[in-house]
Amino acid sequence: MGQKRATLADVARLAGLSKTTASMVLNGREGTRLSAEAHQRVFAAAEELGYRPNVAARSLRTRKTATIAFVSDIVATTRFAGGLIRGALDAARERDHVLLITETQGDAAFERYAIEAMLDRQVDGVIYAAMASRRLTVPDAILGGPVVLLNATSGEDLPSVLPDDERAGAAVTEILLRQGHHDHIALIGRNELKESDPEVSIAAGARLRGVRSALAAAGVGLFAECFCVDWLPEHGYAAMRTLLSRSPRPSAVICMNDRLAFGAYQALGEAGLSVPGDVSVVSFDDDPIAAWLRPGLTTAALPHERMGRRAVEILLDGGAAGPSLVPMPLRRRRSTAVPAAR
Amino acid sequence: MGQKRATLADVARLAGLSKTTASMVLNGREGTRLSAEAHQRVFAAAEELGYRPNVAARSLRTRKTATIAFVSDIVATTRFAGGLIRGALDAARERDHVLLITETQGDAAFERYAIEAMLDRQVDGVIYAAMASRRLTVPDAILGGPVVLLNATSGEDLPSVLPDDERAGAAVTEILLRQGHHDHIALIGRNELKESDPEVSIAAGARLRGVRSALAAAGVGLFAECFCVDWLPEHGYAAMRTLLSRSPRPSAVICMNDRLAFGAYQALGEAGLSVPGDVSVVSFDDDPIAAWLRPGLTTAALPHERMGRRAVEILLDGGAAGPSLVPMPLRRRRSTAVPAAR
DNA sequence: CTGTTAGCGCATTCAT
DNA sequence: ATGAATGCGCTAACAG
Repeated sequence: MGQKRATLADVARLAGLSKTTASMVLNGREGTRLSAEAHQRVFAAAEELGYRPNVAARSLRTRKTATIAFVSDIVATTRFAGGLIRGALDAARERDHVLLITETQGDAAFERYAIEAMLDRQVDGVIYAAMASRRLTVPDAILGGPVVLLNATSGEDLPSVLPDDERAGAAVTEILLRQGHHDHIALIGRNELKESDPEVSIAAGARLRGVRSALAAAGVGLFAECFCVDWLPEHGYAAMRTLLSRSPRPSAVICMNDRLAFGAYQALGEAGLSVPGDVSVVSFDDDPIAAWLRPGLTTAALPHERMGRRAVEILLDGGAAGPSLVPMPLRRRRSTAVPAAR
Repeated sequence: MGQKRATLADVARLAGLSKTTASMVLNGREGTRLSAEAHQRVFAAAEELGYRPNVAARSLRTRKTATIAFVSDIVATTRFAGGLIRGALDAARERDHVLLITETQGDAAFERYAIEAMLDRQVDGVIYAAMASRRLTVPDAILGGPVVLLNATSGEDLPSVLPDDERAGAAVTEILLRQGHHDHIALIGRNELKESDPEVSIAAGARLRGVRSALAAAGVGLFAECFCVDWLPEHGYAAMRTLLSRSPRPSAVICMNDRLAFGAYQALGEAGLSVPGDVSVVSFDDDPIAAWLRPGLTTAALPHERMGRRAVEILLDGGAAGPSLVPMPLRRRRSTAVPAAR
């Protein structure tokens, strides 16, 4: 692309100075003071020629590329985790860096290939991201340089950024408690596998702990718990139906994510029950659908954008090893109310 | 990253040959025949050292970087257009290329900055993508090299990739027609602005044309048309309610996208009407929500992944100027049925 | 058929 | 305070 770009030599020649001088001026080297006139001349020449340094040449010399690799299992194409990329993109731009994005699709061969491709391009660091927050094993190849884990942790003590699911679990539960719900709060989305295996999910366990601790603090327990093989609308639908088939019915339900909540809404609607009149619903994620539901769903938002930002901040500006928790803001909509008189 | 990598010189030395020979062997140059033994030695040495070429050095020389810029207004972070990136990523990988992704967020200053950052990195070409298919003006800066427009067209005669919305419009309508719907088919989502200004949308006009032509071929017209200021669930909801407030009600409705259809489902549900028993619904996009609805929504899918692939194919393998239409596959679910007896 | 030589554009010693 | 020379790792003329 870009046919004939001016080189540093061109600028120096036009300014009537040496390449060294031009280079120093343009890079604003501190150590040595150049005459004010030299500055003028160099800048003027650079301006006139529309000079832009050749990054390849520079990095050959400096071994820095102002490029960071963003490798993920599948996050890049996932509908609501695009926020991770946007946040990273923003923070990178603010620091004059650029993102090389790849997806491994969970395939080990792809991953190896992707990582080598990044390394060949001398990236300054890598952000290793997972779609669903979980623990993963980091390929040795990238341990040679700066790495930060995004939406994931690992056995090694690497810096990582994660949403604060546990606190969100408590927060969401407290909303219900404060509105007067007590011993008729049900939970949809228990899942042994997700809760016990950090390589599958770390959100599930954390959310559950948060919910339980808030409940315990209020001196109550869960009224009912529905297990779901996965967190999709159909599972929320089925869970809500079983909940409704029993009596008494819960006054409120906490869904482990918004898709489950969507399914719950569907079951409630079919049963002729209203949210929040008959049952209150709260959830996690702030999937776009949460705002589209009628009434809007109160949920704890996954702070994707902030997380993406944070990852590059830690990578570039430095940061402590270990996990860094990003708070999940509450999106309060109209899906909760005081329990109906019974 | 990657501390000390072996260089070509190292490989040559270990093989006891010259750098030239090593380079030629490794690059499989055709012109000149190297001895089979030289091959062996070079490969063995490269293998032993774990040699990988330094891309920066190579591109300094060849002016190729095996990197393509993916610049979009906002697509990168948009929930269901991630498919565009995934497709591009896949096709790029197959060709040993890598993607430098940026987002301009519709801001001219960001855009200029982003494009310069890409050009500084000597990208081999750029894919210029829009979130919603529309016509846009391409910055001069990137016209110096290969460009392909993704989900967009421009005044210049550049290669571009677009979904075939018009054919989808006809296809979706024909489903209804074939099931026996005739003069009671309503349309939700008319929008003068989207239809008339290609810089806002090209999908709206195309879909509408498709619907009308299919209807005309069957000798019927639209039973009703609802205008919507935007294509969000709330607008679909409102439109459906007005449709329902009149008598007779439509036997089927075509929604301009899935979010509108979602709103229509909500209104239908509240009115105690069933899909497809009372009214059939078809739509466009295949938003994830289409599969989550009960019953699943029949819709014409935006072929994001194929489009992303196509864009890099055209960019790298060459392709004709002008628009290239990608078919929108029908996702047949359970939202249509023969019209109820009336 | 193989090796020598010369840059690509830049940052950086080391002289001046 | 400025400039000439060197080399980052690689490929491509050009000799041998």
